[in-house]
Amino acid sequence: MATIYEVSKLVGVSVATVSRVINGSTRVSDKTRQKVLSAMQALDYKPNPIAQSLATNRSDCVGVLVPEVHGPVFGAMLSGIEAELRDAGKFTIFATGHNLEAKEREAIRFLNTRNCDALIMHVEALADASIHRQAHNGPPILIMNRVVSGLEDRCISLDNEHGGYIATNMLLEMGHREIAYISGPLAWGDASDRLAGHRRALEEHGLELDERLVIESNFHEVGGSEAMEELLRRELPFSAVVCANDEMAAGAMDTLRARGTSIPDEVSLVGFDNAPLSRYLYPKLSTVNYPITEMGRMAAHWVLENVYGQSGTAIQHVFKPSLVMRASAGRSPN
Amino acid sequence: MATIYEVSKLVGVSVATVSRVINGSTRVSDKTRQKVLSAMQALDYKPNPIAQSLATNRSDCVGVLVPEVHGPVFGAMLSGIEAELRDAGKFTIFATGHNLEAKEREAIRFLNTRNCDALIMHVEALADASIHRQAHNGPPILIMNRVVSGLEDRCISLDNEHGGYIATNMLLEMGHREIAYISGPLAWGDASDRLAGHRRALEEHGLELDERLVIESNFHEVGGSEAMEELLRRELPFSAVVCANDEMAAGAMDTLRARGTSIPDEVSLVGFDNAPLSRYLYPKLSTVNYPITEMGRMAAHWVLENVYGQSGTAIQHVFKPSLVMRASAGRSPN
DNA sequence: GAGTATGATGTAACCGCTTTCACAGCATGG
DNA sequence: CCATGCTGTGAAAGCGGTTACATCATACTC
Repeated sequence: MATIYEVSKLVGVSVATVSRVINGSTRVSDKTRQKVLSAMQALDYKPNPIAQSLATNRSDCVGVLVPEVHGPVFGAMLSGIEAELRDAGKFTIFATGHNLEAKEREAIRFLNTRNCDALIMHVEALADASIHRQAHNGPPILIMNRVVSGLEDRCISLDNEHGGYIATNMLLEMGHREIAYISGPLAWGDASDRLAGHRRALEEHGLELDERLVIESNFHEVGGSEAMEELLRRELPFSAVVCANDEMAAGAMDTLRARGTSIPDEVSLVGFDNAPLSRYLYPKLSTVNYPITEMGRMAAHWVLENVYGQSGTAIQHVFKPSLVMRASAGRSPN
Repeated sequence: MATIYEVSKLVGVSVATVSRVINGSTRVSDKTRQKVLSAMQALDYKPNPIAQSLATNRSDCVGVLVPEVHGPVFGAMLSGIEAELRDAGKFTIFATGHNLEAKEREAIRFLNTRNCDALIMHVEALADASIHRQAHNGPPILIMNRVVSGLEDRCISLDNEHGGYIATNMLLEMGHREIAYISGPLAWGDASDRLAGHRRALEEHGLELDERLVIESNFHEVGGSEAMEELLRRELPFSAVVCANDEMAAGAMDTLRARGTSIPDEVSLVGFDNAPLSRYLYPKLSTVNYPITEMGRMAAHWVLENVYGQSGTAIQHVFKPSLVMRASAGRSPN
């Protein structure tokens, strides 16, 4: 690989001048610039990014910390992030935290050693205090799907309350009155916000939330199945069920089908996330769209703007989910 | 951040000695080593990886090129790669090629500028010649899901022929004789290999492949739907359908259900990949397992062994798929 | 025409680490 | 007792860039 020295020798200028051409920062006479550029071309010269990093203390790398790489949500998020950063010539390095505090902490340390210029992180286990610490000591960070107080301008999140609201509201407008709810772990902000939206929708329709129709589960398919079984065991009437994510809805659907319950004729079902699986279920699942790819893109934009100084679009910190109507929800049979 | 100089000053030795301690390569007296180590601890010193890279001409980064980041197959593959590399303290940088030659080429260039120590790539559009060129000029490469002649020891792939074979064989053993086949684009090696396996299974049972029962499609859900429609239009009898991937099987299932055909009572359906969606379909899809996460891990192992000189497990270049029996396939009704 | 601002370029230090080479000190063998 | 061979360590030259500062023409001002 050619170095900057060979270029400078070929042209007969100093390396400083070549560097100036590369970076386009200071003025260089047009004639010199042209000569340098063609020499660079002739030698197929590419600046060594490692050396540049060392000299500038920037790495052009953005670290991304997600719970998992695969899966509909994180995969889509990574996809959005990578696309944007790549367009801007930045590198995406990722690490997984598995929603475990120790792992998340270790992953951050790992990414820090790489001198990332910024960190985009989706962490669940890490406490706010740790995030604050990281925000003040390390490189700039952007937090996904979580609002950390005091760092609101560093967060990009979904309006989960609104999502919960529109799901239930839709069912109410279809005539349902007895609506069960299968929730995620209420210790997590997204789960409790979604439930809050559900409650608000009910209240706006003059109904009160019946705690007995709410089951706290774990966002997993099996959890959804079990939650539905528990619900049936309680022998309370309901004509619709809102599930706090699509996976639990899939589990709930399985259980209902095993009982021979017809969806949506006897029970309507609504999910949350609009994960790919929601289209594969039968009947296809009505759900709340989670624009995670766009949110990933937005995170990348934030970094490009705030770390690399590229002017861009305005940053949207809170995204509104929207309803996706499919076959699993219909009018109330009553 | 503390530098190696501060450590050396604190201990009263030269930076060379500190470096020796860091790298553990040359002998250092125990006493000195201990002093250096505790000084490093006291200063919370971490070697700057960028500087190390510049000096050693290694980046500790492995580039991964995939068509897409999300999706069941690539997400799972990335997951396996990241887990292994991370354990070894290596960084994973990824880029997407979207199966377009120009994009793949550009992504490789992009990763090359980062001085990756190795490239793991899953490319479809790039011609063998280009891959050979890259293999000889750039950093070591490992090719996923494709066998490039002359570079077999650099490839990790699935025995697609075997996969096609076991799928059809299972149906034959269940008494099916008229088996339709919805294929992926036959220009792609994996698609044609799967079909070849299908053909071999038939032949081993004394049957000949009926070309009219084979439809070439595109590996997508809609394609599967349309292929099934075309198949039905041909009005040939068949009691089972093998689809070359799960997505097409999902589409085919939709079409059959729309016609009121019962699965598996009237028609058995088998997919390929064992993607998550296969479990969400109704009835749950019997399919051929594609151990993509393990293959990703293996790719990482190859890199660790051949590039970083870590001794490890033996490298398995060809993986055997296996059958996953679920509800969508049953005995022939005849 | 002297003084001065301005633009283009060169010089050299520096980023933080690795590694070759030299050398001192000490044990060993004849 | 001297030649020899190890061991442990230091000095210094890179790795390939960036950039503060110096320098030198040149153009402009009065």
